[in-house]
Amino acid sequence: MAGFRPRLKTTHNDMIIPSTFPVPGSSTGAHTRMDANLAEPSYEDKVAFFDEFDKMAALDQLDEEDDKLDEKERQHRDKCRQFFSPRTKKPQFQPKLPSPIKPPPHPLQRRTASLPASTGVNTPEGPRAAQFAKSRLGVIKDTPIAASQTITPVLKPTTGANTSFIEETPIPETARANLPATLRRSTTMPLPDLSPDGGAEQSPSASTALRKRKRQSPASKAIPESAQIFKGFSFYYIPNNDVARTRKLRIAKAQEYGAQWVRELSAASHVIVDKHLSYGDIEGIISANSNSSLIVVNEEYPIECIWFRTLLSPDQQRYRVPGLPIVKESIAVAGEASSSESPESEPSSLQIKEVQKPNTLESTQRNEEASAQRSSVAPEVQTPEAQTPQPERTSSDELSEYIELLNKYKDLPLDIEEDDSSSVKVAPEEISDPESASENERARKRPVTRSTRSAQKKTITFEDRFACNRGGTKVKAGEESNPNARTIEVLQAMCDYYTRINDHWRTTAYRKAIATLRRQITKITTEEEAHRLTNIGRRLAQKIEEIVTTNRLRRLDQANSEPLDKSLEIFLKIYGVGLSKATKWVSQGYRTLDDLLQKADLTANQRIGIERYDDLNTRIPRQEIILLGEFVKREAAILDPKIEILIGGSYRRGSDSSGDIDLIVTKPGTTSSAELVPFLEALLKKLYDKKFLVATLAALHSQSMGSKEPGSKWHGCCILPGKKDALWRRIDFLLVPETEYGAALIYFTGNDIFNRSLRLLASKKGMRLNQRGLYRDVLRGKGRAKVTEGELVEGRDEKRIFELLGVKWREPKDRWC
DNA sequence: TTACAGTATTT
DNA sequence: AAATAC
DNA sequence: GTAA
Repeated sequence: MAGFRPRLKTTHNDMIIPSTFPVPGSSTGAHTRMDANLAEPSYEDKVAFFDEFDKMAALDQLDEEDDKLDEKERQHRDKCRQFFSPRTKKPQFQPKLPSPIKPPPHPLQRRTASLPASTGVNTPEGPRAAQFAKSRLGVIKDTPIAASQTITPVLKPTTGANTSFIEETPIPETARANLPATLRRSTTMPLPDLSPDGGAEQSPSASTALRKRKRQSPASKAIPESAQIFKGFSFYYIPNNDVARTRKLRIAKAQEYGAQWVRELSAASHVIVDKHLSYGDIEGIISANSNSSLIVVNEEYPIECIWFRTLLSPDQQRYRVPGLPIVKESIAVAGEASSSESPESEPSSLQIKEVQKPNTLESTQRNEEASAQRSSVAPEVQTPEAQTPQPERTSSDELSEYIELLNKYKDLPLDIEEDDSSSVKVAPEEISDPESASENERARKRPVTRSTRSAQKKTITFEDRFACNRGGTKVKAGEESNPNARTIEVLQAMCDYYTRINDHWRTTAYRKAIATLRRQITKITTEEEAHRLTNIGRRLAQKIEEIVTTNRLRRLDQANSEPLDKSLEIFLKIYGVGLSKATKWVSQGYRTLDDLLQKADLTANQRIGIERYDDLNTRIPRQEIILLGEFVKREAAILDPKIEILIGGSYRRGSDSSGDIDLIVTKPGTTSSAELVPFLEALLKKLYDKKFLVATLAALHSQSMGSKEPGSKWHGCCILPGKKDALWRRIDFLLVPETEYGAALIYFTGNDIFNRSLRLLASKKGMRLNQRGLYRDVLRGKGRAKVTEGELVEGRDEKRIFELLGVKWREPKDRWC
């Protein structure tokens, strides 16, 4: 996977490197940093951590811990370390570099603008160039270098992964690649400095260095209020005393971070169980307490929370007390999943990526054969006992497992002793979607996948690459919150951010990822687990893991604190204003809508968009959509009773509110939209007279002039007549002849991702889908550029189109992707 | 490195 | 032809 | 952003 790494350009293709700052990509700088971080920091850091108390106690404990420090824990630690890289440690050369070209590109332009930074705002570029610039610039988006560096970035291909150092680490990927695999992560970043000495002290180390550290008085500075991560919590320890030295230490430390040490279990919010105890040992103590919200964790939990200065998720496997019954939703869901196997329970979807099958188009027949197989396979898959015993999984091939571990620790089955939910979760969809062509593949592959190892390469069938083949329902109202609710929430925030920023592709990528996450039955906790899901790649998987283990996402914090251009954000929401115009205005110094009204030259539509800015950016309640729709239908029926009007858009998908109201106008017997034009004109006139319509944004006019057809769509604004202060609403009419009704329905029902995936699928199958119909034998040239119109195969019947595409029928309400 | 849907309307 | 919208 |  080749990638591009941004470089700062000078004439000889070297970088401009301020001597005082280490620069990613600079071999010297990078290696220097790396060397400092290379040493496994565990001892040093742990000692730093305990230093204020008792060095020897710490050492003792460390020795003790060292024995049981298996690779798994090491991973976790590295993981967390990565998440908590102090951003301040990043090289800050940004302000130092002179910018020969100004103004610097707007942050948004860096991502999506069609105008490369150096070309200036008004230089139009071809779409290709724009795309080109965009994808490159997108890569360097958040880099300080890129931000201020308006020097034309020279993008040099490298063999490493392409972007990660920008976002995640100061160490260039290329440099990291040279490290032993097991160390790569740990080099990512130094630990947060917890010791009073601060970060300067915390770097290199050997156990010798550590033993030299001077003892410090415990009377260290108080932990600032903000760092009191345990504030409001009360810990009950088992055993609940501080006779043991290390436990005393831990208790004291927890107290320092705001925890209260309670002697009564009933008063506790957390139970911290000594690591030598299992649930059986403490059962008597705990079960006496009826407090169900009690959090039971092992002694590692508080330590690591402090370590990373945040509240980690207590329900992680590594904090679990051995033998503790799992009383979380995950198990409940899993159980429910394995029992509810209604063969057609709807949103069926596959979540496991599978090997691509080149052509599954006419695979419908293979269903029977596959289902036979499936029946023999599925039960095995679903039997919890089948895969629970982990020793078996590993014992068979322990050596290679271990070797692999050394080379690629990610492959270690982290959740090995986890409950079986992870294996069960795939089953329900398998049974639930017997008709899907891709089902066959799944049934076949799974056993193989399963028997080998958890770390399978991500695979997916041809069919399954298309969202239209998967489920997707509106966020089920009142539905028990998804196990991944928090993850989804955070990712949605990221998605919103990219929407604000007008980063089309990232926005849709996030939407897709969220959709697949939403379909998961179990909680996705590890990067590997996440990565196996469709539309979740390496970077999102990492983010997911970060969210799960730290309950937040640094990238989001960063995004939200970014001084994003408020003005641009505002302008982009004006009807008729896109990135191009908004950027231009901002660069001209306009900052508010008033500025625009007074100084900018606006098109008619833009003026409406500004004057009714708030109205048009307010969502329309479903109830009002109904009222508006009824009003139109009534008038239409008067004009021509044979006319049929249907409300499409998100309304048809069952949304509680919509951004606009979409009306599909048709009439039996019509074969072209032109036949409906006279009617619509009459209707519009009447609606204007009735004070229903208040503005026209796009009429059914010139379809690029000179052409024949009058056009088929009308955009405008309407209000609910009679009502005072009624908000202006966006309303669209689409004229559809009966012969194209099905295709139009698909088009106007959406959602957009569903439509696009449908169209993409069509095009891959040599067909073409648009609002008029499904065409076949479309010749396509370079890329997939259309050469031939193709022959219309179906337009009238929505379901037929699904069939012809080989897509299982979905009700409109299930078209949220 | 490229594609990521395909079209209608305005400017 | 580009920008914008759906 | 992901996937090919």
